[in-house]
Amino acid sequence: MSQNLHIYNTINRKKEEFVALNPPFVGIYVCGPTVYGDPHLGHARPAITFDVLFRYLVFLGNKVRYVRNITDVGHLENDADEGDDKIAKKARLEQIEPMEVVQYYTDRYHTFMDMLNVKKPSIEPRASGHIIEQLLLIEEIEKNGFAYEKNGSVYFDVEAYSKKYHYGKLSGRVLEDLYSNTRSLDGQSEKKNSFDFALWKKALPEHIMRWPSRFGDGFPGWHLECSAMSTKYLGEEFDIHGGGMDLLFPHHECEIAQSVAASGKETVRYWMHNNMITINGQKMGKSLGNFITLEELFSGQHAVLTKAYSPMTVRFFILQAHYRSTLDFSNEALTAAEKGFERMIEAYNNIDKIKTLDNSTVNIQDIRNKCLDALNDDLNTPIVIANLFEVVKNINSAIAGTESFNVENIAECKKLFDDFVFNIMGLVAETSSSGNEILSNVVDLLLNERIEAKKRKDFAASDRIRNELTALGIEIKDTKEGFEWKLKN
RNA sequence: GGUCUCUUGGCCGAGCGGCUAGGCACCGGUCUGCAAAACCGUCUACUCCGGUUCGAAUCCGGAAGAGACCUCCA
Repeated sequence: MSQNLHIYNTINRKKEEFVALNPPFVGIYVCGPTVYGDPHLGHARPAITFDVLFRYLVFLGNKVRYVRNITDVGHLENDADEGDDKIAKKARLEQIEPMEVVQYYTDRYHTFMDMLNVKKPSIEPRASGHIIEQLLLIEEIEKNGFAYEKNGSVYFDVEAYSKKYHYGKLSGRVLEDLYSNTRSLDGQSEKKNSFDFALWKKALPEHIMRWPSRFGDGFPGWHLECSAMSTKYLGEEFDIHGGGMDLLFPHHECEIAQSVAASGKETVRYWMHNNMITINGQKMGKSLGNFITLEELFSGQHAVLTKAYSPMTVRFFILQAHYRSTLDFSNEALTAAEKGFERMIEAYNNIDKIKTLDNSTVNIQDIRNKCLDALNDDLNTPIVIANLFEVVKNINSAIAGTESFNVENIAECKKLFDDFVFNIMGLVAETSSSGNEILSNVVDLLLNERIEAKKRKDFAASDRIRNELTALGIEIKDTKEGFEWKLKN
């Protein structure tokens, strides 16, 4: 069943028509967060990108099962498979149970994803809840001769694997290069080759996160969970696997190797990777310490922020760039997004103010088709937004009397916004609440006084009312009928 | 060092060989008592050097700069 959706498949480096394996069912797996720190802007990008994909596939009439995991064990400090588990480290630092760390940051993640209006995935599996599945996967890999045990740890044998399969097909890595490039790392490893990766790590006495296995007490390697859980919930072959570009290598490359080593099958049909958010041209990342948490962003509490930005401003900002482009953070860019989004919502709220005519000078259907084309072209949300601004202009012009809408246009317009802005792109009209009823009445009273003052030509009085209300954060708009106002957030 | 990617107007960002998005800012006009909002208009960019082509921001080659991955990161 063709739906004309084309997506860029990282594994072939080109756009391909999306054809579901078992239509109308679509399976998506996306790498979720490792819950050892507060969610930051970088987490928002894949969450929103794949949320839009999820929403759009549903919009197209598919039955989508969207799996996004929580990594709560096994993610080591560095991928030489040495060092500490990130969560265990945090737990020791704060003198709490690892699962308390996991619970806290999982809740935080959910809170902020809700604020960004990111839909909950169909299934949100945790690595620690799938230890058995991971151990079974190790059995398979070992049985097929692609793993070896050393001192209670089990490693994936990349060399053995690459004799039969192509290791590096996703990332374009060449094994020979890996030999020369990684050999310089410390030689005390248990691994045959430095590019081998852990499937299971022996737990040292001080490790608090540990599970029994026939190799002894230990914990699973980082890449294993995604292979185990995606297979469990989506099958040995499924449609789309997504994640950040930084996970391409080694994480996703290892996932492919593990799955192929275990089942002999290519599990994933379409690989999708979102690009990074940069700040001052540099990747915003945990390790660089230049990240801005979502809490800081929404509250404005960060040295580089000149003000707070609302969740929808952030969502709109992210959607204004294509997901495969880097997106540079700056106050100017955020402010521009904020104003643009406000204007768009304002237009939507004003649709009913249009006085319909018999004739029509606008073509909403044409714009609708352009929006669909844009989404079908690898989820090109910036083009969708550009087209929607055409409609914004149409609406404002119609109110100003320079364009004409007929009755159908009004309905088309509302449908367009409902489908694309709210439903597919998941934006929400943040109603800058007009406070309570008393406030509302008081402001109306003052503004009516102002109209009286204007009638008396007492402009000093009318300007004073306007200026003081403005100073209090109330935005006043004079209209032919009288006035409009709203609280400025 | 290896692999890969990017370089667009004041800023952010589309673009995938001709029709030269969009947002924000700026400037002029309309509206207004004056503003704000809105509308109309102006501003017209593609890092550099070669090449292909009737025609290139878009394709090819080279240079410069930036970034990502090769270590945890979305």
